Formats: sequence, C-alpha cells, structure tokens
Amino acid sequence: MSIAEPLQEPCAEATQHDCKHGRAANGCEDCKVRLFSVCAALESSELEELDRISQARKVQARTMLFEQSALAGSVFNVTEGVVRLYKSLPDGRRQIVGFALPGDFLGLALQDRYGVTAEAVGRVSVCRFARSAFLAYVDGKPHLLRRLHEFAGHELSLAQDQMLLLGRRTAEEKIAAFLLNMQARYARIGAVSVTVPLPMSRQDIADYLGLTIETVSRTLTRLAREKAVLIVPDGVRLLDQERLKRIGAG
Amino acid sequence: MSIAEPLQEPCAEATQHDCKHGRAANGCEDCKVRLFSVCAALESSELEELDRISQARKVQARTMLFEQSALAGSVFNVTEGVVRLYKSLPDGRRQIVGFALPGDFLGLALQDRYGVTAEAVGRVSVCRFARSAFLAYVDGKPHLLRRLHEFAGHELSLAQDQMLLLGRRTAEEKIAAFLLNMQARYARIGAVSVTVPLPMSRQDIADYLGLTIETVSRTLTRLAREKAVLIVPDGVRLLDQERLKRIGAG
DNA sequence: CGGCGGCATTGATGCAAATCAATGCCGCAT
DNA sequence: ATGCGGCATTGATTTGCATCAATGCCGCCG
Repeated sequence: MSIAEPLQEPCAEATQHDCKHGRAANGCEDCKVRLFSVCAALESSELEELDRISQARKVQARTMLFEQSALAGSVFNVTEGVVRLYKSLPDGRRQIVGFALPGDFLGLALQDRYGVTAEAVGRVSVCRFARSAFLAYVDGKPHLLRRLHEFAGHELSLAQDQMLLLGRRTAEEKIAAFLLNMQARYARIGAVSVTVPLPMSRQDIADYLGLTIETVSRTLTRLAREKAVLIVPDGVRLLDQERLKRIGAG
Repeated sequence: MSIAEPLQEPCAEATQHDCKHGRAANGCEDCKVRLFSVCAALESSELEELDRISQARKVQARTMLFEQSALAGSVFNVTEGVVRLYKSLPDGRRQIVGFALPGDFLGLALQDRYGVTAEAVGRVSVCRFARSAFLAYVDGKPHLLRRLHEFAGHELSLAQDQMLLLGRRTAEEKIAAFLLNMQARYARIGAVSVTVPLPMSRQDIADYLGLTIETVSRTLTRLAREKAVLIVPDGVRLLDQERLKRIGAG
C-alpha cells in the first residue's frame, strides 16, 4: 500500500458541469472529486462536504493504490488517468477485472478487504477518502446509500457480462467488444471519438480478456488488415463500427 | 415470466434458528423466508414483517423465474432447491453466472432489469416479494440497507473470483475449485459433508465454468480414476480434499 | 417387457489459441 | 551515435480443449 502522504491539491484541469441541475457532469471546477452518474444524487452543499473530506493525490505509472488482501481503509475517486484492477494467482497468472477511468470509484463495495489490487496504468490523479469519513458522510444520506447500492448492482451486472465474455466468446469477439466498450466509456466521460485511447499495454488487454499478448496483437493486426480498425499510437481508430458491433454484439 | 399465482403456503420443513440472538440461522420455523447471513441484521419483528409481504411458491424443474431482459418487478428468496442464473448470446451460447442455493436472494441488485435469467434446476421453492413492497420495507431501515450493500459487495467479489477462474484457469482447476466451492456453500447452509450434491446437469456445470460437457465429464472421470473424487448419483464425494485444494486453490 | 428420449461417458479428430522463438521498434541513458 | 531494455509484432509449432461421433445407461411410458 502506498496511499501515504495526502497532497491536498485540486485536480489539474476543470471541466464543464451542472451538478445541481441534475444532469451527469464531469465534476466541479472548484472541487477535487470527479463525479459522473453519482452526481445527480448530490446537492451542491453535499458535494462540497464530500470534497472537504477528500485528499487529492497524483501518482506515477505502476503505483499500487491498494493490494487485494489489504484492509479496505480508503475509498478512491479517479480524476485523471486509468487504474487497472486485478486478481492474481500464486503462480503469477493475472486477471484484470476492470479498468477504472476518470469518475470511477474504487473501494466502494465497502467490504473489509479490497479483494483486488489497484495499480495506476500511467500517471493518475485520485481523490482519497478515509473509509470512516466516507461512511460517516454517506450514513445520514439514504438517497445516496440507495444510489451507491444501485451502483453496486450495476457493477455486478458488468461483471456478469464480463463472465459471459470470458467464458463463451472467441478472441475476435473479445477484442471487438472491448474496443466498443472502451469507446462507450470514454464517450460517457466526454471523450466522444472514433479513436479510442488504449493507455494500457497489450499485456493488460490480454489479462483483461483472458488471452495472451500475442493473440491480442494478432487479432488487432487482422482487424486492421481487414480495415475494421486503424492502429494508432496509444489507441485504435474504429473504422468499421458496424462490423465491430456485428462481431462484438452481446 | 411465470411468477404468477401466489400460493401463500409456508416452507416445507423447518430448521433450527436464532435470528434474534444475532447468529446466522437457517430461517424461522414459522416464517416462509429463509435467511442466512442477512438474518443477523433483522429483529424478529422485522422478520415477521418481511414474512408478511412475501408469497411462497413452489415450481417444478426448468421453470423460469425471470428472464434477463424483464423488468425487475420481484425479489426472490430461494428456500428449497437450486436456481441457475445465466446470460445468453443470440446464437445460443450460454454462461451461467451463478447457482442460487437455499437462503440466497435473487433480484437484490435492484436494477430496473434483472440482467440475468433465473431458472429452476430441479423442484424449487421460493418466496417472492413485490419489488415495491420490498423497497418500502427496506427503505426505513438503514442498517438493512447497509447490510444489503455489503451483500452486493460480496457478490461482486465472488463475480471477480469467477472472472479469474474463467479467464486464467485450466479445466482441471475449474472443476476442482467448483467442487470445493459447492462443498463450502452447502456447508454454510448446514449440509456439511464430503459428498457434494450436484443437482445441476453436466451441461450446467460446463456453462458455469466455460467448458464443454465432454471436458467436464472427462475431467471428473480423470479425477475419479486418480482417486481424488468418487462420482455418485447426483453428486461427488471428495476423497482427497488436499489434492483438490492444491489444484483449485485461488 | 421393449423401445424411446435425455443425459453422460468415451474415443477419434480438429482447431483456436497458447507457447516458443525471433525480429523489429523506440525511448533513453551512457 | 550506440547499445540496452521494454514492449509489440510476426512466424513456427504445440496443445488443451472443442467438436464430431458412437455407445452406454437409465427412467419412463405404452
């Protein structure tokens, strides 16, 4: 665990928002936390309170935010960059169970252990909340509790989709579904584009999809050869989204 | 959806319990619902109230309790038998995301859609709650809300374990882990035994572990040949649990 | 009793993805 | 510049599991 010194600095660049107007927003210019769908459930006074109990922190690539067997002492909100969440087998085999993008929370399950390891993919900014402070904050707000529960339900649903993908889909289907999914997720945080950023390594993608690095590489090159995608530095441009949807449709 | 006529009959056989004493229990003799770990969070008066809003129902094998795309209008508590929860691809490929045993809840995520299909494996008894009644019941009880949230977190953690299993483990490891897991689950509901009941078909096990029926069969036969297990009607006796743990350890 | 249908087992063969093995590409430090 | 280390790509080969194909077992019903 390396969640040591709190830095208390606000998030780098601010984005448009309208929290108190009830729409999904990218966060508040004067806030450290970055909220998306949770936001609608918060009054702006509550958001300020949330902000007050948070500690902003920037970490460099490969920094471990927490380890799977560690006691879940903190809740994190990712504000910049990508975090990989994974489980490992004793012999080193690894399964990435998710990538956290800006706006996502980590440690929200409120179990006593994290259960997964969280590691910065590149440079990452997070806001940290002491578990106790977060719980105290949430406890008096039933509407928030409900919202968090719905969130957990959504997470579970995504996990089940991923099970279907891991257990029953081919390499090509996995890749296509992954690309479309990443595109949709970036779109939701305001980065709508046919060019999907892939800040994580091929090994990360492989460990997310239950494949090897070679199969990921080969499948991407094949899709590129067939003009379905164009591989660009740190990302992929989706040229034939229709075809990708046909392949990756769930 | 075939959650039609409420039958209003109590659960078949009763089991020992001590809900109001704060320990995990098997349910109440005079109650229809069957609670395990949730129970500790409930006062007996609350349990009665929960019971009052429930409708008991017995269904035969292969009955669909709900379909993945259906609106989540009900919450279920399994009281007898096993329910399979699965997702399907348009072409028929199926991934079972979990088996619900007596004491388990279905539809607790409180999403608007179920997201998975639930089907009785054999004869099954459930208690049904109208979603609205269940929500009304839960709403005034923050401790219960918290508990449900912890539950959701636990479910998510199990789902992540399953991702690791599906993405990164061999057929033999999958089978061994599955057997030990089923044993542990039956133990928790009071059926401690080296003989693990397997009421579901080989096809179900295959669809749960991301394998084919033939691979499940072959792997079990091999484990039997190597005296790690003994295959019995509707179950497996774990002869060499140490070996199974070595194979299936996570 | 016999035949039928659904499931499980077992064997032969095929194939998608893993493994093994270079090679290439780049950023970076010397 | 040059060499080095980390990642990605590409090719050759292997292999674990899937697929295809019987065969067996058993409960059920006429």
